[in-house]
Amino acid sequence: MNDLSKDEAVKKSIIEAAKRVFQKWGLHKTTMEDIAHEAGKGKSTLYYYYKSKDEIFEAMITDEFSNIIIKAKTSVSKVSSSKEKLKKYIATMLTEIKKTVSVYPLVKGELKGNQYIEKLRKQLDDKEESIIMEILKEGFEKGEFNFFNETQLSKAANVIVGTIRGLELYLFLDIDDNEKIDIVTRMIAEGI
Amino acid sequence: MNDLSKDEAVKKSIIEAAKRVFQKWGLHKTTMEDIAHEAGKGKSTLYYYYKSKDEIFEAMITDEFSNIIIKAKTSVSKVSSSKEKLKKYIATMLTEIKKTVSVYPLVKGELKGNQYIEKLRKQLDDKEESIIMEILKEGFEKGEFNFFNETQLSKAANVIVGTIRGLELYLFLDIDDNEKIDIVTRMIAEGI
DNA sequence: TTTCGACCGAAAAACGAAATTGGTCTTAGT
DNA sequence: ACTAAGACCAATTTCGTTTTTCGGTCGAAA
Repeated sequence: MNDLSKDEAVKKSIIEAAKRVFQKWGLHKTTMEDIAHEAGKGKSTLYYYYKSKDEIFEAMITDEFSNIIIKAKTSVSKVSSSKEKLKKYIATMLTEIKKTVSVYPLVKGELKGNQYIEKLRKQLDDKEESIIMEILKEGFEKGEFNFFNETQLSKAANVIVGTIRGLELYLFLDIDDNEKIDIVTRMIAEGI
Repeated sequence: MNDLSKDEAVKKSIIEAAKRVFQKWGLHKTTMEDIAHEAGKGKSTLYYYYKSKDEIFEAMITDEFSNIIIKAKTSVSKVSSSKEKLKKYIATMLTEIKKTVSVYPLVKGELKGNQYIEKLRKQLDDKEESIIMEILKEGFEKGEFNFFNETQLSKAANVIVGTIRGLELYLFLDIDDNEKIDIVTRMIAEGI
């Protein structure tokens, strides 16, 4: 194990520790010392690896999000038509995001009105939009989605992200969502 | 003008005054005396007509919402197919809600975590759901929406409300939404 | 290179006092 | 009888101040 990978391993262990304490205490109530203690390090050691608490938080959000994206891409790769890909993508994102967010109940309520969190959110939105964009573009070229002209594709992707974000919020309220998720995906892909 | 209608006229004038001050000061910063003064009445007179500040707030939200619903129903009535009705409904709601909410910038940020506001919101959601339900049912019976069985209709209506709520939040962020609204409605009604 | 304890200043919590404010009640004019 | 208003109360909020906490830095040591 060379220095670089060891460095990466420590960073990883820190964000894994951070995940555990953020799950328990939320963003504001966890201190750097909480994270340090959970990671078995001194507080200032954290600053050797990350330059701020925000950076740690961002790293752990990004990590969770990446895991979800990986799942989505996996399930997307299992189907062939673009329409099916889109449906799989949306269904996976809705279920997985809900699952992940439910593990951070306190954090969920702390994401409003924060400057850099807005930026982070926008970043994730953009990532998601580009993935959807890929699917749409492919389907458009194959003639599967026959009524967008090419310039509308990116707006359509944007709208789909908005729909997913909205449903995330809304679906968190109730329980019997499996059938609803099915309805959502069918609706978006094939219309009412 | 008999007593009953005069009573209604005063109540109306009170909520019109309430609208103006809520627009300027938001929910928490406007006092009952602000409303009373704006309405040209004494504070306790308000309590003769409404039994609490919450009730006034609720009345004015309901009033604004009703106005939006009226506009939506009007534009829905101008088209004949159920698919077109659904598109008109969604487009009108999205544009009108955005327009109305933008007049109450402070109130917008004050609606979180409040017990009775959640109830009120749910009430409006239900109202909206029932309108969509009507459209869906009619279209289903006419065979326009061919792939829901009847029991799924209410879930579909619920999902559509969720989509609208989500897009309300999301679309408030940007400006060039006319084309996006078009994309949304086409997507929901006819699929990608 | 990596870790840590000691330290700093800014931000936030704690807290008690004072001012507001939602709501009631009695009174008065019509 | 009906409508309106001012005085009043209790509860919440606000405010000014003190105290504590916490994110972040630094120098030393392993």
